[in-house]
Amino acid sequence: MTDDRRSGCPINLTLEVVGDKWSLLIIRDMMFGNRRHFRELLTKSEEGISSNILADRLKTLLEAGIITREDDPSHKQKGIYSLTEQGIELLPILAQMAAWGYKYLPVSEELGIRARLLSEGGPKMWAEFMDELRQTHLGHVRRKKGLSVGERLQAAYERVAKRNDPA
Amino acid sequence: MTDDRRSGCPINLTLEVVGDKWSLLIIRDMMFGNRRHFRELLTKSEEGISSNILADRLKTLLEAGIITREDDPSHKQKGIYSLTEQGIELLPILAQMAAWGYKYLPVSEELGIRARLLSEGGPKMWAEFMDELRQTHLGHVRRKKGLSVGERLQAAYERVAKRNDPA
DNA sequence: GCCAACCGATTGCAATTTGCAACTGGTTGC
DNA sequence: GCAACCAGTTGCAAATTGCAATCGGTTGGC
Repeated sequence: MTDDRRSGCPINLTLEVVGDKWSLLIIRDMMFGNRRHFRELLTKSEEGISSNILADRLKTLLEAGIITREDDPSHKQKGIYSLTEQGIELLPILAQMAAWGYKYLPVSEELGIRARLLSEGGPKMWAEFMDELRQTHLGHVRRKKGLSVGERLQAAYERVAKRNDPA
Repeated sequence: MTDDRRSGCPINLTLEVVGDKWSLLIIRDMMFGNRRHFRELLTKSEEGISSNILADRLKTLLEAGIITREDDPSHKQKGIYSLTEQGIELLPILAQMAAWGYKYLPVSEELGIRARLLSEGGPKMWAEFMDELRQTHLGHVRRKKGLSVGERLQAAYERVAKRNDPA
């Protein structure tokens, strides 16, 4: 971890932290797929990250203060990774990326549905989702009123996935 | 240019196109610094990109339909790079990155002022700025009423830069 | 017409990063 | 006690990055 920066530009600094091909995908899986353990992130990812890269990125994200790690009381070896407030606030970047990719790139139907809903929901829905993430990752109390944004996104995904693969 | 994708997820696809350390910085310079020639992008960048990387990224961005290149009538060797509509619509991603970096990373004062204004301006200001980019890059007519967003950002930057280095 | 400065790249090469596969040392459940 | 699972680590090859020098051509000044 050398801390020589190319410049003090906020966009550049952000890219130096999360501007690689994997970090934001890990964040995405933590946010939308609720992956919290190493194995979950390793095996349940669409893209198939390898374990050394995952370990390296988790370390980097830890050092950057984007995630935290604590021991899982149910299993001595398991660690639970959580997003920090700083990590949760990466959501708008992911949402904009999802919207742009949905509009211009050959997105698959199952994986695109969440992007569409999130894009249509706009900043208001993002804020709501970030509040839910604060509850699950920072231990804030949950106020419970109907389906959460996370649940709605997941349900929409499963509907499309099941429709396309009714096996 | 192999087109095997890791997954059809919109975020992943977006990262495969612009998820490296340089592409978005080039877009940033085209948007905020109005760099349109190879030399300008090469020498006037804060971070000091090297020429082979720049050439490679410009080629990639061309193939992805994010920028276009046309000959400069004033110089047979010069090319003018322009953003496409698709490229202009990367602005919200850059704006969110700027806002996040401004909030959480050690941004320099000069380079941070634009991020602050852009963040405070919100989606409305982004839309206005994107309209201006359509004018300069896509040749849309300019309706002229007061200072443009680009001019305001530039003026703010120069005020801070001059204050900090009154040489 | 000549030459220096500038133009958009390209090339060779070393250093870094990535990615795969196998493996480690340990824990848990049956 | 043993198979399955856990979070990583290691060795090594391949790909990417980054620097410096260079290329062939264009332009402006004289």
